[in-house]
Order: sequence, then structure tokens, then C-alpha cells
Amino acid sequence: MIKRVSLKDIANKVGVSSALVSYVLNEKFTGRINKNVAQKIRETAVELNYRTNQIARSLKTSRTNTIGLIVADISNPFSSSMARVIEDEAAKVNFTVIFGSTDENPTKSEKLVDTFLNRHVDGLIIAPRENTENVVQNLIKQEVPFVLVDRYFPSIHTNYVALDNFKATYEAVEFLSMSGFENIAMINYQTSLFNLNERTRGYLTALGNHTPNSGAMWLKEVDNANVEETVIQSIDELWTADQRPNAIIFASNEIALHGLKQIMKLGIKVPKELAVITFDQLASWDIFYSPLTYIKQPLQEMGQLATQILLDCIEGDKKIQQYLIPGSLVKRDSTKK
Amino acid sequence: MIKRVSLKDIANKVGVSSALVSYVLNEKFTGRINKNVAQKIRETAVELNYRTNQIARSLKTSRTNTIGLIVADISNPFSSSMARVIEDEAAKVNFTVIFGSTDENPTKSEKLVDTFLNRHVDGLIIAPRENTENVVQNLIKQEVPFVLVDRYFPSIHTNYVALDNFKATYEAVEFLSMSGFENIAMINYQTSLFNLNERTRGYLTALGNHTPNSGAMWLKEVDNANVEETVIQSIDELWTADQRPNAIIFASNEIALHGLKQIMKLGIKVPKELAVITFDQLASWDIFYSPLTYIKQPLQEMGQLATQILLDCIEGDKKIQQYLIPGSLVKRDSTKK
DNA sequence: TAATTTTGTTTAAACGATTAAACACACGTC
DNA sequence: GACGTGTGTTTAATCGTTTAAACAAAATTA
Repeated sequence: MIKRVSLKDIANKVGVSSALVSYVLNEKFTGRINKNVAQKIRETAVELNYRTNQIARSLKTSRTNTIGLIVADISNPFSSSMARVIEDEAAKVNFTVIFGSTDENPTKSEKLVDTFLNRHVDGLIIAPRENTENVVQNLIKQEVPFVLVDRYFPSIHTNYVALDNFKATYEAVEFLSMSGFENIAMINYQTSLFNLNERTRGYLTALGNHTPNSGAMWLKEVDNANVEETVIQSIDELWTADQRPNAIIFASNEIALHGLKQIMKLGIKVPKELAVITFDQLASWDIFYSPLTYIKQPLQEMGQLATQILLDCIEGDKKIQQYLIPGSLVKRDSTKK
Repeated sequence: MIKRVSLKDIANKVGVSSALVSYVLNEKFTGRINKNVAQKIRETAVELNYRTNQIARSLKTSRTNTIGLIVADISNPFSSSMARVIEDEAAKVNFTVIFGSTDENPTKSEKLVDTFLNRHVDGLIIAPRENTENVVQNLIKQEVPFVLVDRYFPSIHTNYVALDNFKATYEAVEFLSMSGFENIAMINYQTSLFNLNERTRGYLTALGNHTPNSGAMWLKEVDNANVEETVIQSIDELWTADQRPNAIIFASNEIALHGLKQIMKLGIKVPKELAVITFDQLASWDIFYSPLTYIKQPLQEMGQLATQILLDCIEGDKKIQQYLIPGSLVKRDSTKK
């Protein structure tokens, strides 16, 4: 790359000290500085095409105006949509976002946090993977500003912004019941992640209320490491069971995509034979032959809130902020009786 | 944030100069340095939980080990998948990726490039938007290492990696013809972007070869600023025309999603009444009632190649590298006669 | 034994900004 | 004429690394 123009270059050209140039360009002490000199400096800066060296500035100010975003996989539509919201929100205050995907891999998680801290990000937004409580604890110990999104650990006192998963699935089940679907199945991950288990809890609680003693015969939990296969198997099992469900809730967009494929393969009629509710807002849901009813996560709100909380935190705000945001059930053909 | 440990802290604790600590931790002059002292330094570094301040290092070395990725919209599956590949490829050589979305907005494009250059990224990977030749020209003038992906300007001599769009659509049309679909429509953007026009050119050329004098009566070009509406309108027009097409190619995943919805709405039977081919590999294509035949872009290969070329370029390689990579047609139900 | 080489380490100057403190000068005041 | 007060600008230290060059002591050579 070509040699870049520094404050000193401007200073030399104008015939002043580089301190003065810095003051002018940062609009400090505007009252005291000679108007003509200031003008001259600004003109020369433009003329030489000066751009601040953020690196040097960061070293001095120990602020990088950078947010680190850590998600499971940036190519997942949920993550990338969130990334987009955060990017926009950060840009408003001149922050940039660097990102990394953990692949739900604990070593990668730690490594990413490390890398980002080496780069002195001002703060982190993290969708933490399973069993990374220690990573989070470390961040607290090091007083790194951070916010958890989507997922959080109820046992750790941190900032977080997440969907009210319990309420969301509870309401989904309730809606199905009200619509006349009584045999409601659900496929979720076999996991220790609190937020996902809240989905199961919402499901079971609502079932308890509406169809007493239904037990958990229609709850399937699939293997994170082998989602496709175990989802297919779950659908098969549900469909060959003595008593078939007539509705199903998929607890994630990934599960839903595999599940729907198997539903198509088995020729199951949606919603006639099986009503379907899924999570997240995906373009895909529109082009399924029976447009899907889905639980919409308020991505925009969650992303903005998370960014805002992080910025507060970076500004030194010590107050811990925790938000559970309600989802909304978007009702369409796949749950029409 | 808590005060961080510096080289000096280690140096003081061990009783040596910080230069020596730097040499040890960077494994320079390993032959000369006393093994015991080196060992002691390494131990102390671990003990104090030292992490290099990348900012300081960057200032000195003028290398940030950072790649700037500029796409139209990170939440688009094509962009986010590409981002993921680039992230992984960059991580292998300890590079981090910062990203920004231009929204196909020229001012935002320039601003992003500016921001990233201020942050002294070592290089850029860009999917350039329409009419940003000047931005690209500026990068060349400033000798900033960069690679264009997906899109490029044939008039400017730059590194690029893109799909062989001409060939891809040519082959798609050819395949449809061979399968017995003669009345082939295409919906593309009304644009000046070379790569998209190559799709049109491939389509028209193939048509010329296979169904002489068919003209362009089935070619529709939609408005970038108003995609949904104009796609719907295009489908309607095609379907009410004197002579209906019996096959259609959607030139992007965005166009396809809108188009498929309208196809569903009109009750058009795929592939009986209308065969469909679309671009990109999306999960959505699997859950359309007639799984879609699509032109798969070799994302993995493109992302890796782009990153590799950029790294070469950063290393000082002056050779311009240009790649057009063939896509592959994944044949499924939506084009079965 | 003196000169040279090798070995191990330190010194000090960068990188490019920020910013507290110092400075020089003009002006008014007692 | 001594003193304060404002005004406009500069000096110089600092952030935490890297790295060429200097240095001192020990080992080798002549």
C-alpha cells in the first residue's frame, strides 16, 4: 500500500505543530484556535486526502470503536439477520463489527474471544454455545463489556437479550389447542441450553393445562451432532406411533427444514393431517405449499437492544440489563383447521 | 475493562528488558537466547495471562491481520455463506474479518471502504454494487490489495473471482431445451452489472441456438428498487401472454422467492405447466412442493480462492488473478418433463 | 596476551495519534 | 512597571509493541 498521510504531514505543509492539527480536526478548543489557521489546516487535510489512522488513535485512547460478534454460524439466517441489525445499529455511532463463528465448538469459542480481546474490541455480543459458562465467567472477571443474545445462562448474572421462549411455545400450543388440534408433538434439541429447554417447558406446561395427562409421548429430542438423521427418525416414529399427532412444533428453523422434507417425503398433508408451527422468520416458510405458521423472533428489536446495552456498558454503565422479549405468532395456512 | 498485562510487566517480573520478552514470545533469535531465561519468560507470560496488544503491534508493523468484507447485505444467504467461507479461510492464517453491507447504496459503499481503510485492514474482498467503478479505481490508485467476488467490471483490470454466468445460464437453457421445454422465460434485474447481464446473454445466446427467432419476448427485467412488485407483474404478464412459456429461469434467489410465491398464488403447476430453474443453493429450494432445479454457485471454492488471492496480494504479489468458475446444474423435480 | 568472534541482552527510536502542561505574547489593570 | 488574564500555539510524554543497533562479557583464535 501507498504511504499514508499523517498529522505531521499536514502540520509540516501548513507550518504548525501536529498537536494543533489534531485539535482542529477533532474540533477541540475551537474557541481558541485562529480561524484562518484552522481553515487552512482543514483544507490541507482534504487536499492531501488525510484519513485518521484508527490504529494509532486506538492505541492512545484504548478505544477501538469495534464490537465483536460471536455466533454459532454466520451463515445461519438467524445469525446473519442479527448481524445485519447489529451492524446498522453500530454504524450509527461509528462502530464496526467483527464476527466469528464458533460452530458450537467450545475451543473455537474460547479462541475467538481471545482473538477479539487481543484486538481490543470495546465489547462483545455473544450467542453462547452449550457449556461455555467458563468463557462467560472469564469475561466478567476481566470486566469486558458484553451482552448475551438469543441464549443465556440463568445461573450467571449478565446482560442478556433473548426471546421469551417459554411464553412463545406456550402460546403456540395454546393456539393449536384453541384451533382444535389436541395431539401436539414437538421436536427440539437434546441440549442443556436454557433457552431451548424453555421451549420444551413452555410446550409441556401448555400441554398440561390443555390436554391433561398427555405426558411427553410426542416430545422428541434430537441429536445436535446429527440433526438431519435424528429429525427424520423422529418424524417416522411419530407417524408410525399408535396414536399419531395432528400438529407439530419445530423448535428451530434447522429442525423444521429437515422435518418438512421428511413430511413431504411421507406425503403427509399439511395442515389436514398435520398442522405445523416453526420458529424464526425464513423466506422458505412462504414457499412451502402450505405457507407456514411461525413464531417470529423480534430480531430487529433484539439486535438493537443488545447493541444499545453493549454501548451503555462500554460507556461505563455498571447496571446489568436483562430482557426477555415476547415473540409473535404469525398465523398462516399450515395451522388452518 | 481491567488493566491489561504488557510486555513490560513480564520484563519487570522476570528482570529483563521488554525487548527480550518480545523476542522470546515471537520466537526470534531463538538460537541466541538463554534457554532458562526464555523458559522463565514464557512461564511468566502464562502466569500473568499476557495477551499481545494487537493494536500496538499493528501500529508498529502496519499489518492488522484483518480483511474487510463488503457485500450488498450480510443477511442475504449468498453473502453470509460467502462470509462464512472467507472467515474460515482467513482464520487459518490468523486473520479476522470485519464486514459491512452496502445495501446497493453508493454512498454507503464509499463510506465503508473509508472506514475500513481508516482501520487499516490489510485488504478488501468486495462484491461491488452497480456504478462503483470509481471506488474500485480509487483502491487501485491507493494500491490497496483487494479482490472482487461475484461481480466485477470487465473494463477494469482487477483481481476477481466470479461464477461463469454466461456458461451457467447457457447450460441451463440447453438443459431445458434438451428436456423438451422450448418456451423458456427468464426474469433478471434491470441492471448495468456485468455479471448479471452475462446471465441474460447466456440465456439469449442459448435461445438463439436452440429456438431460432424466439426473440426476447419471454425475457423480463425487474426493478432493483422494487423487486417484489415487478417480479409479480412479470409473472402475471408471462402467464397472460398470447404464448405462455413452459419453463422459467430466475436469475437470483431473491427473484425466485418472489416468483415462486406468485406461481403458487396463480396455481401454476410446476413442472407440468412450468418448469423452474433458479440460482444459488438455498434450503428453501428443498421444501418447495416440487424440489427445485438450481444453478449451484461454487461458494466454497469462490470464497477460498478470493481469500487466497487477497492474501497473495497482501504479501506483495503484483500479479492480477482473474477466475471465472463454472457453476453446476443440480437437476431435480422442477424440471422433470 | 591481544584481537576477534560469539553469545546474550539492552538501548532507544520508531509507528501516529492524543493531550496535559508549558510557553510566548498581547492586553489591560492597579 | 509589576502583575494578572486571555489567546494561540508548541512541547513532550504516552499508549505497547517491534527491531536495528549498540553493548558487555565470554569464548575462540592468532
